[in-house]
Amino acid sequence: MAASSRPTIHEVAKAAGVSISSVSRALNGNTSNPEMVARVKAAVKQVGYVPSAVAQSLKTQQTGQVAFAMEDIGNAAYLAMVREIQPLLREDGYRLLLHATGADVQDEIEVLESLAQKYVDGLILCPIRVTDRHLAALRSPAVPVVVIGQLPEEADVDNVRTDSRQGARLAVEHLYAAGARRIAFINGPADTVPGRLRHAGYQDGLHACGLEVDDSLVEFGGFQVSAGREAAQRLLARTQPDAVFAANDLIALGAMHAIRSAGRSIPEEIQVVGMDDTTLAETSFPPLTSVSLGSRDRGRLAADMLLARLHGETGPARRATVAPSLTVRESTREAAA
Amino acid sequence: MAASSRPTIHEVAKAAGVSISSVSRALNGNTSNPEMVARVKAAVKQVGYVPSAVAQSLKTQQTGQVAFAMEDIGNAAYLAMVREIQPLLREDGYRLLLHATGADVQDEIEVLESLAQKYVDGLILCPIRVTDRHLAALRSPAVPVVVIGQLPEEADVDNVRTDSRQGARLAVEHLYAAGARRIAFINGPADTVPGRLRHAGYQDGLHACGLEVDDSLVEFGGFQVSAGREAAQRLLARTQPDAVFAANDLIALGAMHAIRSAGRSIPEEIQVVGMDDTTLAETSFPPLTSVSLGSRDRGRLAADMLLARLHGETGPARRATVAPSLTVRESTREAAA
DNA sequence: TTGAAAGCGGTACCAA
DNA sequence: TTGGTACCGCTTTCAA
Repeated sequence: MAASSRPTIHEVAKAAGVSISSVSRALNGNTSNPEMVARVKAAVKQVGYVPSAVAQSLKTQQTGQVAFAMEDIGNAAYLAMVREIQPLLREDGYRLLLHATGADVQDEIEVLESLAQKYVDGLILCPIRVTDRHLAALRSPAVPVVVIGQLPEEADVDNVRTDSRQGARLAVEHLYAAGARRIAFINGPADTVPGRLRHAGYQDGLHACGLEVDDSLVEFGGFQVSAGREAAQRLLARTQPDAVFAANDLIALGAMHAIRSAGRSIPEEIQVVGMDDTTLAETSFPPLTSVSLGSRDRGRLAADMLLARLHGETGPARRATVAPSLTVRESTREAAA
Repeated sequence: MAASSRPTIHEVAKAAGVSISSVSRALNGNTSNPEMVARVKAAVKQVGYVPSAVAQSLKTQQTGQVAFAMEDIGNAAYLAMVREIQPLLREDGYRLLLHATGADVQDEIEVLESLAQKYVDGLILCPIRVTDRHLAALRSPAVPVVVIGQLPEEADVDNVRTDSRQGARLAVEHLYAAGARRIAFINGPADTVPGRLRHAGYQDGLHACGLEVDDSLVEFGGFQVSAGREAAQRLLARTQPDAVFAANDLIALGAMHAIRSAGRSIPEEIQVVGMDDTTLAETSFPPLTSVSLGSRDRGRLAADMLLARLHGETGPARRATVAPSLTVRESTREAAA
């Protein structure tokens, strides 16, 4: 079991026959006497000394830790971000803390407010909703914060975003070009920022293509596979679309199940486009055409921004935008020439 | 931007006109004078005080943090564990630190050795390989450690494991019961512990069913979708199986693509079983029968064990084993009665 | 160059 | 009950 108490700098000093100041200096490279360094290093090895991260933190006022807070690490988009962020932080010697808030606004705010405890040096936050309390907490955070997602113009916070509205429009335009005319939309919850933006982009796309907005072609639900399946079932029971744009890949997957169960072929009878371009899209059958919102890029940019602040960068809040792009696979037909 | 310095307990004491000891007591519920509590709370609010986690850690010798180290959070099995572990830790007030070691043995050992820095109160480790250095570092860790995975008998470490060999056998027996006689096996790399165990289990299953071992039915590759597809292509070009057991769900997915591309139907002509029972299995087409190795259960058990230690449990190393189980879906036929 | 000592921001013991 | 004070383990200033 765990040994109860590890040697401290005092043990090293005693073993080396020097003061603790000298030990500290030798270990941190703040001495020019090589003999001293050698003695200290030997003593360190002898007693098996490892500096206490906590004591160092208290003195230096830095924890060497950064937190990443999102709704659910099971969401492929966040997962992609984590996989991008962690190595970057690590390269700089930072450890990564994970907060899964479970879409609970209260939790998100607690994370934000707990920053004052100074257990991390910075935070990357992916809020699903942005409330006034978010903005208040964001006004003067105890440590640098980077937000991934939409933020009101007036918020003075480092921010990485994508244009999911534009992305939704891309999907619709692609389907139109591929011959679809009755393009259905299966959305997530209507009361979320992503939900609203995607819906707006869907309508943008219809307008751009000269198609009528038909509410009977729109369904709402959750962002999961099961929700997608159920929404598609309701949709197919009611009307006859020749294409489905789903607000994310999970919904698209569920919709494809429902479509097949209803005896319709993909893409011959009904084309399908997803969003987020997760690994699910490549591995599904048929492989799913999907709008990429650049999760990896967003993760990388957010990490870069945060590291810049941690390295002492000052100045006004920065903002970066990642453009959406379309990855065409077999769930949609080639665009007509 | 971040305010430079937050109020400390001294500011609170001054504002409340009491000593810092009283503030500490009032805040930690070690006082019975309600008036004092009220005064202190008011002062806390007035100056906007939040205790420093670092200072508390230094004094209490507890960080309130636990680390989880695995190869890659992108791996669905580890992801499932994280999703199980995080809420459990959180319930107990622990924050979760994530170490993705990228299958680098050196990194794993560094994580283990860095425990002496005491930046966490405990660790859950999923090693890919267990070397002597692992075992040495595990001999007297600075904090409690739970290992998820196979460990030598003599290792005195809390340990959660599964029996993937038995799991592979289950898959083969299921396929046999469903009528398959030429059961192919697409494995991952042969030189890994999981690879070896699954192969052994595959052979166990064949023996148990009275089937001949036929090496022309076995393929090796990576643990990814693309590797699964390629291996299946080689297999189908060479021989004619009526079932494929894949060493994980990703391989199975790739194999299903290849099988369909070759014009064979699933499960009518070729049945497919995967392993790990990830969410991919439910969402694939057709939904994939898969052997669950109980990732979620293993995560939960590991968290429980660690929390028990953190709560002061002493005594010899514990060991738990999660039995594999089969989740039958549409990629295999019902067993004949 | 080296050592003594003053903190970093808390907790908890001890005496009043 | 309350306040004074000694730490927790380290870094860094300041004299010697």
